[in-house]
Amino acid sequence: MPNATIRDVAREAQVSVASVSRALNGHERVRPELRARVQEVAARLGYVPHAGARSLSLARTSAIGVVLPDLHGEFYSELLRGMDREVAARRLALLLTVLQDGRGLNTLAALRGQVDGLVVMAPQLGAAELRAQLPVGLPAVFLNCVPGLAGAALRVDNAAGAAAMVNHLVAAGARAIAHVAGPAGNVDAEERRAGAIAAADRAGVALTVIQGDFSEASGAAAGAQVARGTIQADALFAANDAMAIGALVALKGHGIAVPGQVRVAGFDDIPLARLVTPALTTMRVDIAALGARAVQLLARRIVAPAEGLVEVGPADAEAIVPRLVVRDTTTETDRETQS
Amino acid sequence: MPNATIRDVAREAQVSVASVSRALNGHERVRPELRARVQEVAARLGYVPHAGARSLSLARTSAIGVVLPDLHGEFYSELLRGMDREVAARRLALLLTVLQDGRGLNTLAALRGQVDGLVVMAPQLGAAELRAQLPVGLPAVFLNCVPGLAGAALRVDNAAGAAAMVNHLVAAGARAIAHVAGPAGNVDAEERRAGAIAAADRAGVALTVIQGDFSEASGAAAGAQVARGTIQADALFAANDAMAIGALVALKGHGIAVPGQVRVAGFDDIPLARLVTPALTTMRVDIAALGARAVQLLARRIVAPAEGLVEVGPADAEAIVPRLVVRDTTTETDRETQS
DNA sequence: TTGTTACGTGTAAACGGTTACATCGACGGC
DNA sequence: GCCGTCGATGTAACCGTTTACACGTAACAA
Repeated sequence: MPNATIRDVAREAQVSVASVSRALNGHERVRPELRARVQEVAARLGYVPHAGARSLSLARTSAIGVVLPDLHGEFYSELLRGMDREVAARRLALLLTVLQDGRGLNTLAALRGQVDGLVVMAPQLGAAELRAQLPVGLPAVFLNCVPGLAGAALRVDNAAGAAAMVNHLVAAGARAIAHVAGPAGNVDAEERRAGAIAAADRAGVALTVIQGDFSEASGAAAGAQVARGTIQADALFAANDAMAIGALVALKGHGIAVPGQVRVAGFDDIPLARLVTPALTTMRVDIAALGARAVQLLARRIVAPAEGLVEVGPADAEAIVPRLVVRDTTTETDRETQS
Repeated sequence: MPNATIRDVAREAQVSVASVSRALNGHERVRPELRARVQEVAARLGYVPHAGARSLSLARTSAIGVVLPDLHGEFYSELLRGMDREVAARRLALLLTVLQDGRGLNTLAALRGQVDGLVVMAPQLGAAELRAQLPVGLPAVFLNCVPGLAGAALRVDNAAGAAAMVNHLVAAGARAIAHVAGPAGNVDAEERRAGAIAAADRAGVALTVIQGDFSEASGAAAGAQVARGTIQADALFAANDAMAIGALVALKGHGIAVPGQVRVAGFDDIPLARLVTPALTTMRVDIAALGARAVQLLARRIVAPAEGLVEVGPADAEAIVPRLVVRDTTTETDRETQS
């Protein structure tokens, strides 16, 4: 007793399969009465078109693939949330693929025929590796990947964000900044580091880079170094919030006043940032908007696959600029828990 | 220049399409030499089987649908992470669908033919609504849904968890517990409330229920009531961590010592729980394991669709038991920030 | 030699849709 | 009354796989 097919509906409604297809897909040349009858029968039999068969005829799958690095934290929730918002409006589905380590080499290629396009986020992959894995001829939007790939690029303007934060710290009185960087080879991490260094140079303040890996633990280690004076700094700017929070806890644990003795800042504005004590100053990235925009761009590329429009060119390399969110770890006001 | 098809490979390798199919799918009756030639040609042409066509022939899609309520926070990241772990090992894909408000009524039905099975999480939906929307004949695993649906049920053992927490509070010296409940109609909330009440009865301690809605604000309101003495209690057990943290902040704001005067406990062990001061005692739910287990169960149901095995019966209604995580809000030791 | 068996390969029929084209009737202009 | 047109519907080909079945060949036993 498998599912009803279009032929079952046709037989039951005493029409041809072509008419059923036309009636259900809203074609014009269909007598209203016949359309109504077909719809009634389809509903009665619980008929739902077979997605595979449809994609075979139409050469469209109505699904877009999302390729993400190993999933952690709210970042991905937010991204998926934003993507889902756009996807639902377009009656598309999201096919999720996590790309990690060994597996995934042919995983990506296997998506061909299963999706109409790809949103790829792979900050840890180089252009060559990525190009090698990607199915050719599939529209793609790249989130925070190395530049120069064939497809639309959408990125967070990490350098500008880091610079804005350095400027804020300087304005708040910092003269020696410790920057806790993310893992080497990660594009986001590199850009934030470069942006911070450049801004510190321009502002004429010292900046020391401490190597981290985006984990809270590595942030704590960096915080400990600053607390013990191994590294001299009156401000600690971490490349993401997780490390900033790790550092914050470590500093407090060592009895350092924040922001009194050391100002602390992060990047991303994860929900947790506003809840720690003192609340963390950070750069907010509207992650949901990033995801939504990626889907918009991809959808545009799918409807106009080989479009040569000039207008598409510039729009294809957008950057989302993060916004500075000032909280208590960098400002003297609103203090309550200092000893 | 569309993608190469099996016929292209067959022509190029000078064999029939059947042989190509057999060679690539690892059938036995294929001469090794021919298999090698086919593989070489397939690789050269960049041939990847069309997923739609395959699903049409095989009546299998190699994808499973995940239906989730509106995405927020790390909970969903963790769930997806756990699911992905299992899914990748089985070479399946995850098709994500967010079920919210109006839309989704036919969204679910449309999944038929697009996935081999469904993992459904819909704590806000009743059995009738859910049954109405679900495609019939599709294997499904329900996460924390109302009981009595046709399919495997996997739940968090909320009642046992709440009971464990009540017992812990009593062991820590509590004699009058205030339970801040979650929103009415939410299955998790109801079960936690019932479990707490039953355990308090057994232990012979008083338990007052305060209505909350899982929000930090409602927790704060409850905390204020306890602080002002409107409700007499020496322990406050919230149905989730967000409310517990709200209560914690409110209690501290009213100058109540935690855990000195009032012990505080939550549920879920969100990452924030360990970072607030004092660190929150809570019940940890291994969410990734929940997701992974759901996929395992579903995979089993897919390979054995109409299996009548007795063994499947009991395994079909599993519960994941949360684990007690004792931190500083319920134990006198390790205190440092009390006035 | 001939019949049987086993094995490798090809042929063609599904799977469930969409749609170009053919068909058929009604209608209006001449 | 005939023909051209147009609109509604049916027929059948096609999308790319898998696989039951047929077929040819070679090895082997009788």
